[in-house]
Amino acid sequence: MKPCIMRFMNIGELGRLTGVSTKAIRYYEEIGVLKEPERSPNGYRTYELDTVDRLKFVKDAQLTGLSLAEITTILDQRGKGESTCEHVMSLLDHHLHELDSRIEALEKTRSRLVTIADRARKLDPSDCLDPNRCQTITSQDPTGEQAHTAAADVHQTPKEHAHAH
Amino acid sequence: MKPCIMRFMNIGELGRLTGVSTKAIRYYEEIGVLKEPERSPNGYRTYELDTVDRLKFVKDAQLTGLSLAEITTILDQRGKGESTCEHVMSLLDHHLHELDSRIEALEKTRSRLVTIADRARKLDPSDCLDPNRCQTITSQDPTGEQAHTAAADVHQTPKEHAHAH
DNA sequence: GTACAGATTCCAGTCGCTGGAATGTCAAGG
DNA sequence: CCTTGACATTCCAGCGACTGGAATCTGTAC
Repeated sequence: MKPCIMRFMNIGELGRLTGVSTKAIRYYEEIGVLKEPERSPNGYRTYELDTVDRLKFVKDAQLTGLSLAEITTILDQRGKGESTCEHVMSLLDHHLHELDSRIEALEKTRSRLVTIADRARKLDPSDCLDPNRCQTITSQDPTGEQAHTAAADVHQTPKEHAHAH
Repeated sequence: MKPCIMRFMNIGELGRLTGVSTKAIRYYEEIGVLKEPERSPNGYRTYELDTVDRLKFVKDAQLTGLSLAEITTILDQRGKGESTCEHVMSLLDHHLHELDSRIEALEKTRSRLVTIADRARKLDPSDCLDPNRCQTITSQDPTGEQAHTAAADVHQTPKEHAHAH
């Protein structure tokens, strides 16, 4: 319990030192981000001190937007003694682009939202009756025309998922 | 197939008109976003024309960042003839704030990434040897701001898990 | 008859975990 | 010795918003 310098620790201590939940640690092991640790006679996982660094690296890498799968590839190569700088750099580059397009998408959504909210303030709520539409949200001109006209331009890009994680 | 005006359509046509996959449409039905449609004698789902509007509304609402659960509550209230403007407005407001903090988080990540990439270009690859760390990514030495200090306080607060959501 | 498109169902997987259940282990206190 | 409590173990389920595939009909065209 004391923060004295120990060579080995249980999963709870590792979690405390890194700020990662024990659940997450076991999950990392399961998917191969962390290699399987030694077990004490009672079956408890026993981690060496350097696992703290490894786990912190995982956290940092995640913060830069790398997926656990990508982090694993880095760690694996590194474990084999290969220099992974280029690998890391290309991953980072890729993620910079991804990040940019994600930010752009969110900005777009944001301005949509602002426009919509502005418009909503000028609307007469008694006009809100159509159970399948909502003037506040739909961007169509609510004057009458129907689906098949707009249907033509829907073949556009299948909207890549900007998932916030 | 022809773009003639039909009162009824199958799931594929609905998908084509709205740009939503048939898989997604069935999923929406399953979780209650779309109500169960009539079936033709052969068991095929048969949609009325106004479902196109409903589904487009779902798409639009999603684009503004609403979850399917929230969209369902709007649609349900609306179906009961209630005016949902205020409801929608408050949801929108909430999402505007969320969006802002999400964008902010991404910007932060972005600048981290740029810093890291810059630093990486000045590094000597031969220094990259520690299998548990990576100079490119870990930011232990440089200018102060770090979250690692959190490890100390986690002692007392085991569930402070800051999830970017 | 024979393709082929399109419909149906159900099951599994994605990603990065979190929560819970059922059970086992260890140290301290009565 | 027993109990309590904090820890550990395993497995199973679920989140959100789908996508993919398998196995099986139906409908139309040639």
